[in-house]
Amino acid sequence: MNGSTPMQRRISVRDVARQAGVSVGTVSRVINHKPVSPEMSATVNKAMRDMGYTPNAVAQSMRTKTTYTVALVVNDISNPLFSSIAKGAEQILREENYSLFIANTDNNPQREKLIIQSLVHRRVDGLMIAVADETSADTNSILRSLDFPVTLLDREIDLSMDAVCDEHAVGMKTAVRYLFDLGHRDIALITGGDNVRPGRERAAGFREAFRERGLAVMDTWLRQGRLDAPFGFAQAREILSAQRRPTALIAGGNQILSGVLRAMRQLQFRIPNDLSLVSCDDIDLAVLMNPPITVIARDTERIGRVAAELLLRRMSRIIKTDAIKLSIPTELIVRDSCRPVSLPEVKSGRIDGADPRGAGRP
Amino acid sequence: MNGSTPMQRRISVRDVARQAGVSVGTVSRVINHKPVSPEMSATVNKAMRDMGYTPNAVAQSMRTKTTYTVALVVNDISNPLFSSIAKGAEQILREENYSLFIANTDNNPQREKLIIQSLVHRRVDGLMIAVADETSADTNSILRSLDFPVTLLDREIDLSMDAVCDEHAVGMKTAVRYLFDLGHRDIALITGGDNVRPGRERAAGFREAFRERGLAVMDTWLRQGRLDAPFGFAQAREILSAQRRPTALIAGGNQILSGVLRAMRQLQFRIPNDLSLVSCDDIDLAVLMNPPITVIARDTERIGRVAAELLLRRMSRIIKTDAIKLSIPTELIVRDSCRPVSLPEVKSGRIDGADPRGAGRP
DNA sequence: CTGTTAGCGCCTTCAC
DNA sequence: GTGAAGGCGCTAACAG
Repeated sequence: MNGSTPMQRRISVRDVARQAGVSVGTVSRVINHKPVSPEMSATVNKAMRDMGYTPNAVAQSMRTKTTYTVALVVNDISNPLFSSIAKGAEQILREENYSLFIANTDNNPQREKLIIQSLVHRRVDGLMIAVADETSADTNSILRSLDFPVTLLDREIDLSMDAVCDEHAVGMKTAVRYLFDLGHRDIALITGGDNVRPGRERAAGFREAFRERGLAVMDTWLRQGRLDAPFGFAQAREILSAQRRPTALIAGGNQILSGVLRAMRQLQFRIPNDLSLVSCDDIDLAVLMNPPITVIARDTERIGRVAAELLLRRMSRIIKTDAIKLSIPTELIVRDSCRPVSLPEVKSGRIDGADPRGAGRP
Repeated sequence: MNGSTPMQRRISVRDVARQAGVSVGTVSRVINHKPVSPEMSATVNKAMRDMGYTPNAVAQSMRTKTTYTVALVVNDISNPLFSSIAKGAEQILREENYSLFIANTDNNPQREKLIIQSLVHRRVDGLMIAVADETSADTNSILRSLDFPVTLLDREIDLSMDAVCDEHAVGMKTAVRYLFDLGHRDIALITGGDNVRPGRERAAGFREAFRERGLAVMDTWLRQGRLDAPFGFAQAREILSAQRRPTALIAGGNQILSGVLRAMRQLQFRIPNDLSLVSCDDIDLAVLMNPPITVIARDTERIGRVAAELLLRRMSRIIKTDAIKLSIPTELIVRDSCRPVSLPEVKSGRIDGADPRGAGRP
C-alpha cells in the first residue's frame, strides 16, 4: 500500500464543489474562511468531510506565493543548544500553521551555501540561521540577496539583519567577577573564535572583567578557536599540562565543556579541588555532574521562540522597521564546581582576606 | 528589504526562454537534464545564470506531484536521541535533494494527529515517526490511511508498516546478565510502558534474563510508565526509599537516567558503592559522569540514516515488497558504574563465588 | 453573497 | 532535438 505512485489522484475543490452543488469559488471561500452564508458553509464543510478532502498546500502556495514554511539552519541539530532552539521555534511556528525545515551545515560554508540555495528553490517564507562564519563575504552576500526575511541566531553580520543574540559578554563578566570574588586570579577561558559571536563576546566579556579590576589577562589562558568538543579537549589538555596552571577554567560553550571534562578526567583533575570550573548553558550534563557545575545559563528554548516570533512579525509585514536586535539575558547559576582560593601574593600592601593555603594545584 | 511582499515577481522559465531565444520546453529540459543539444544547453544555462534564475520548487511539485519533502515526527526534538536521529536522517535525505520537516508531538496524541494532518496537507512524500502510543487506534488508522510511505521509528503498530527498531530486548538481557555475573540479584528497572516499543522490549528482555537463570523478577522493582525524566525521578525515589532496596538499577531510557541521577543525588546514593547503575544510550551525560556509566548503547545517528534510506527506497518505488523491518543492534559498554556484590544466601547448595560482604546498602 | 474565469510556474505530451 | 499547448489545484478578480 505504501510506495505507490506519488500523490494518487486526490479530491480537489472541483470535486467538492460538484458534490456540494456549488461553485469552486465558494469552496475556496469556505476553506479560507471568507464571508459565506452559513448554510453554504455547512453544505460545503459536510461535503469536504464526507469526501475526506484536504486542500493541496502546494497548489495554495502556487497561487498565493506563500509557503507557510520556514527553515532553521544550524551547524549541528544534535547539539542540545540547537535542538532546544528548534523545539522552541517549532512550537511558536506551528501555532501559526508554519512548518519548519531543518538543515545542518556541519560548519561547512560550502554546504551552508548549498542549503540556502535549496531554500530559495523551495521558496521558504523565512529563515533562521546561525551562520558558520560571520566574516565569510560569500555567505553574507548570499544572505543579503534573499528576498525573504532572515533572522540571525546569535550572529551579527550586518546592521540590516534581524537577530536574536545572547548577552554572553555580560554573562561572562558576571562569571569572572564571581571567580575573582572567590579569590581566583589565574583563570582560563576556552571558547570559539572571533568570527562567531558567542566566542567573540565571551572573550570580550572575559577581558573586560579583568580590565575592570585592573588585572591583566594571561594570553596563554585565553584560548579562542572552535566551539566544539575536540577543541575544548585539546586546549584543556594543554592548559592543564603546562607548568603554570590556572586555578579556574571557564568552558565557553556546552560542547567545549564535554571536551574539558574529558581532559580533566584524563589528567585526573578533580572539581573543584584541583580546578574550579564554570561552563556555559544549563544542560543536563552540567546539572547532574558530580559536583554540579556552575554555569552561565540562558533560556535556550526561548531563543527559538523569540526568533520565531520575530520572523513571524517580519513575514507578516507588520513591521517595516530597520533591523531589530533582540537580546536574551544570561544568568549565573552558582553550584558546587568552584572553590575559594587564597589570593596570590601581591607586592604592594593590598588588603585581601587570603587564607594560608597557596593557590594552584599541589 | 526584508518583510516585503511575499516572493517578489521572480524570473520564470518563460523569461529565461525569451532571453535565450528558445522555447520554455527547452528550458525545462535543460533544468531536468533531459536530452538537449550541447549548444542549446550552454545558451540556456548561461541565460539562467545571467538572470539569477532558480526554478520554483512549488510549481515543480504542482506539476510532478512530488514535493521532495519528508517529515520527522517525534515526541521532543530536544531529546538527544531524537536530535541524533534527525541529524542522521537529514544527512542522507539531503544527498538526494530531499528536505526535512520536523515536528514535536509532546507525546500528545491530539497534537500528533494535527501534525499528521498538516503533513498530508503539505503533501510530503514520506514520514518517519515515533508514535506516542502504539495502542492508539486513532493514530493507527490515520497512519494506515496515508497515501505516502511511512517508516516507524522503534515502534510496531502493524505488520504492514516499515520500521527500524532497536534490539532493546537483547541489549537488556546482556545488561542483566552482566549484573548477574557481578553477583547482583536485586535489580530494578525503570522504563516506558508497554504501549511503546522501547519500554515493552526492555521489560521483556529484563524478564527473559531472569527466566534464563531461573530467577523471579521482583514486581515492585520493574517500573513501567513513561520514558521521561520526571517518571525516572519519581520511581527511583520510591525504589530507593523503600525498606528493601535493589543493589542495581537500570535506567531504561536516556531521559530516565536524568531523573534517576537526580533522585540518587537527593537521597545521597553514590555510584557504585550504594547502587550499581546501568543506563540506555551512550549520551554525553553517561560518558562523562563520575564515575562513567555502563550503558546499553546503540548508534542513534545510524537509526536516522537507516530510516531515511529505507524511506527513500520506498518512495522511489523500487521496492514493492511487504513491510520491511530493520534492526539496529545494541552494545553493552561496560564502564565503572557497577560493582560486584556478594550473592544472597541460597537454600540449596548452589555454587557461587560469593565474597564475604553482605549485599545491599548498609 | 455566489458563479465564472484567468492564470500562478512548470512539465509533458504531441506534433514537427 | 525542439516548439506549442494543456493543465496540475487553487485563489482572486470580476460580474452578476
